[in-house]
Amino acid sequence: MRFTRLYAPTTKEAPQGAVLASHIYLSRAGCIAQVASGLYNYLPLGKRVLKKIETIINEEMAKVYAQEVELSFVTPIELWEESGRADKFGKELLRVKDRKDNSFVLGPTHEEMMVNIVRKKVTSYKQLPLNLYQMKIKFRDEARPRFGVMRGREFLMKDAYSFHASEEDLDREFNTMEVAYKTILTRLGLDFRVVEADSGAIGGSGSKELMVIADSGEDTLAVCDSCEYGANIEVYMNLDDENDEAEVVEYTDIKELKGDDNCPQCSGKLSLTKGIEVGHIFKLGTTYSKPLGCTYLDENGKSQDMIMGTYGMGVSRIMAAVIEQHNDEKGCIWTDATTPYKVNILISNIKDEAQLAYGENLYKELNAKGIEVIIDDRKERFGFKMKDA
RNA sequence: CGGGGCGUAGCUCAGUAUGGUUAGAGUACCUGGUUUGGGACCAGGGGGUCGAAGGUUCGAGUCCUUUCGCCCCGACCA
Repeated sequence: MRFTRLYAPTTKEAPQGAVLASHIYLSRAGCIAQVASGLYNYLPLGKRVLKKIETIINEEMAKVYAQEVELSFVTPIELWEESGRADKFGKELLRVKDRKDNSFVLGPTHEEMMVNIVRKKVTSYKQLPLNLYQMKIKFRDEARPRFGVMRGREFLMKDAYSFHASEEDLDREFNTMEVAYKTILTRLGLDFRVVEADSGAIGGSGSKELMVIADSGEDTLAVCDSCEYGANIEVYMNLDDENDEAEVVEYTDIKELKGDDNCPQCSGKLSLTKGIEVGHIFKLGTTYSKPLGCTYLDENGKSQDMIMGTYGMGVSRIMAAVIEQHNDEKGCIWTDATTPYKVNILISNIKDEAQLAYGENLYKELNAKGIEVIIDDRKERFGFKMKDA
């Protein structure tokens, strides 16, 4: 690519009301542009970053036999009524009607849809386990979208769903996915923790969150200094029976925890940190398979509800998390795995023919080697470091 | 959804208290020139339904009413 052909509208000034580094710098670097509250366009540089993240996720998913599918974005509301979530989700679920007045929803998550494509088709224990996922825009009509793409109404999420014939097999898959997710975040160059989490509204028996460590994170984590243990503070407080229920998530309590609490796994010291939730994995059990009638025949020819797991990873949120963790006063510092281009050839003085020729030559060579390169061939002064700064 | 703030040039914002010629700055953009290792300088230029609708007035960016949008704090969600 060459800068003279690149569309990356950079600015010196931050957008109105932006507070987070990722929001400010992604906007200023011309990666994203706001459309409406909680809605963003991804411009060429931002799109390249998203693709990089997607590629790494796809590679790691392939290794664990998860298969990518693409489900329709507009889904019949009937499925949501079947599972009972049409009411539960409430106003976050954006409802639309077609010309024939049929009701649909814009998918905020796809348990129902995924179960729907498996039920009636997968009928035997011999066809299990199965893990299907998709990389797709989700829409949640958040009451208060904020922080740029960190918490938008529309966001890109990779969501996987697994189907099993036993709890043991779900446990195995859950662990496999946890490892895969850790590998993904490591490859992306992120500092993160896996923490015990609340299963919340999605339901199920166990869940873990993948948290990128950043001061701007919305979640507070209790993490062990010596082992890998970590827990979302909400969960941690519930585990700790000794605490008086009346004063649960008070800040004073959190301070108390700082000094004297020990890790429940290795008795090391616990400390508090902030995290950005970029992934959440659940053991669902039969929460969705039962109401939606997703069954199989076991070895004895008996009908059983499938045991399910679900594994979400926020692609667009990861992009923001990278910047939250890696930035300086000049702007975005991409990690090796996420940078839109590996090499930026900056021709200092475009009128100096020797420089220009050298740069162009280098550009050709790197391109031939398949290295992602961009050349700054604009007739400008030195301030085009903007893009990286 | 409760509380607060803001909508004026592509962008960031003055101007509104106390209504009064032609609505401003910076930046960005176009032209010419000087520059060429850290968002240059000089000169000229284009660019506005002052968020929208209604009202008061001789006269509204400014006052009144309604409405839409965006942002922040909280609740909610994950």
